[in-house]
Amino acid sequence: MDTLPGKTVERLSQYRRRLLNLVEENVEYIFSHELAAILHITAVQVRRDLMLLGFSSVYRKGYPVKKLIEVIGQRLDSESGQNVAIIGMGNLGTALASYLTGLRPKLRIVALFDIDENKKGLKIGGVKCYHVSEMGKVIKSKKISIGVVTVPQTSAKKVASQLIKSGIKGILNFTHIPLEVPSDVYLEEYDMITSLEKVAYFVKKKKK
Amino acid sequence: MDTLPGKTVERLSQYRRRLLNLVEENVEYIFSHELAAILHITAVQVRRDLMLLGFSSVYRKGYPVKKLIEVIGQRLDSESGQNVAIIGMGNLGTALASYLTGLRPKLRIVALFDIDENKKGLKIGGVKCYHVSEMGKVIKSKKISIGVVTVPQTSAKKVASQLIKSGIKGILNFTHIPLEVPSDVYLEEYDMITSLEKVAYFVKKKKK
DNA sequence: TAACAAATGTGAAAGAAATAACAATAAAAT
DNA sequence: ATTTTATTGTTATTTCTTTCACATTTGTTA
Ligand SMILES: NC(=O)c1ccc[n+]([C@@H]2O[C@H](COP(=O)([O-])OP(=O)(O)OC[C@H]3O[C@@H](n4cnc5c(N)ncnc54)[C@H](O)[C@@H]3O)[C@@H](O)[C@H]2O)c1
Ligand SMILES: NC(=O)c1ccc[n+]([C@@H]2O[C@H](COP(=O)([O-])OP(=O)(O)OC[C@H]3O[C@@H](n4cnc5c(N)ncnc54)[C@H](O)[C@@H]3O)[C@@H](O)[C@H]2O)c1
Repeated sequence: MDTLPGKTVERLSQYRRRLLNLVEENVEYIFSHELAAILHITAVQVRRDLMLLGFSSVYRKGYPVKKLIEVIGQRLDSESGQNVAIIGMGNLGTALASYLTGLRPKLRIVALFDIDENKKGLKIGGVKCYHVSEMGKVIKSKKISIGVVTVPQTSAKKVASQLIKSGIKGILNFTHIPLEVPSDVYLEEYDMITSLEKVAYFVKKKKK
Repeated sequence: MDTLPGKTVERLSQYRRRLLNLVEENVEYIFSHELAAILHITAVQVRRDLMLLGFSSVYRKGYPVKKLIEVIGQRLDSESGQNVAIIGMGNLGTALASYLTGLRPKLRIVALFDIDENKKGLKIGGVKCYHVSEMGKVIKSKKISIGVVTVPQTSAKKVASQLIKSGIKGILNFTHIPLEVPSDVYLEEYDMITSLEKVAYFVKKKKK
């Protein structure tokens, strides 16, 4: 089974998120142009992405919502699910922990870490916070494959190398220190100030 | 002066962030390949972006760091700066407020909003929190052009339409409700679960 | 039953972004 | 003074992504 383009993966994630809402509203079928309108993209784009999944519509009814969610899941999720840790329980880490916990059944937040002894034992959304010194041990015993980094800049590199040493295979980095990872680790860097500056730039441009 | 490609804008933001760190470390010049290595992109990519700025290096010394920061600023920032509001002072909004305040001199966080009466008057990083009912008034009097939306999903649409009615020209949306905006408003949607799912997908793929 | 309609799936075309290739430049080495 | 070297700026090429265009499908209408 072929690897999907990164852009398609992003959109599939967004389709699913939106489709889950539609299920709640008892919507059973959706047309490509309806889904497109919701996401501000074109209907062709939607159809092409679904084509890559090999997923077909029911004639004149549209795409069956529940089935589509299932198929997206088969493609994006790993069958047995993946375990995730968040490192750095400050403002952002705490917000993320409570947001992500339970959001996707196949992406389980199973451990939190902090260097602050006072945060040891803390529970957020039922998930326990460990001291960083226990990282290697906990990551192995809980089979954690993904780490979310929300520590201060100064600790980012150290934490990343600890994660890699512990055998993690994917890192989502929220600090603005670019990290170095070996080629068998997938790294995604996200910086909020970049999003904000992008908005600022295009607002400035629109004015003219 | 031409509008830069969105991707270039994103990278310029990242170059600047990194260059600011280098200034602290007293680095005066940087080669395209050095900057590229830091950001995990190619040197050609860097040179091409800087070419679009019409910025040149000093022969065999590289690009002068301070000057480059300045030129990126001239292109990305608006001269007089832009004012930003954050709406929804929950976990994420609070984290963002403290993170963004003071981070970029030309992007001033000047107001926070919440519906909760208890949060009225609260100050984060010296910035005051107002009740949402004052939104129209405050946005106009403080000349706010950008809004960051971190309210619960259920309020996202309402808040967005309030912002638009108040005359805001750019929205950065952190909720996972897709918003509708008129064509003179620039919208950027960012969803953390999409980043995480992308990591998860490529981790799964790498295993094979 | 024939014409029409609504929507899909997809090959081909266009557009955007990244990479390669290389001439130009001037410092450093011989 | 000549050759070598490092690095740039830019054109050309390639690759990736989106959009166009349209034949196809089957329900609906006349
Ligand atoms: N707050 C935001 O909205 C925001 C947005 C974008 C990026 N960031 C970045 O995310 C990071 C965290 O931001 P924050 O506002 O949550 O900061 P914070 O200071 O509130 O939290 C950092 C936490 O990390 C812990 N920590 C420090 N060193 C550690 C280590 N070696 N191992 C484990 N834990 C450690 C600290 O005890 C603290 O709890 C920063 O790098 C920041 O630049 C934050
Ligand atoms: N926490 C995260 O890390 C995270 C990550 C991604 C996305 N999000 C999204 O961001 C949003 C906020 O998340 P959170 O965890 O901070 O939630 P939260 O519940 O902690 O905070 C929401 C805040 O918005 C306020 N609010 C409610 N209605 C409002 C209105 N009409 N006008 C102004 N303020 C209003 C509430 O009083 C509260 O303070 C949610 O939509 C969530 O899905 C959160």
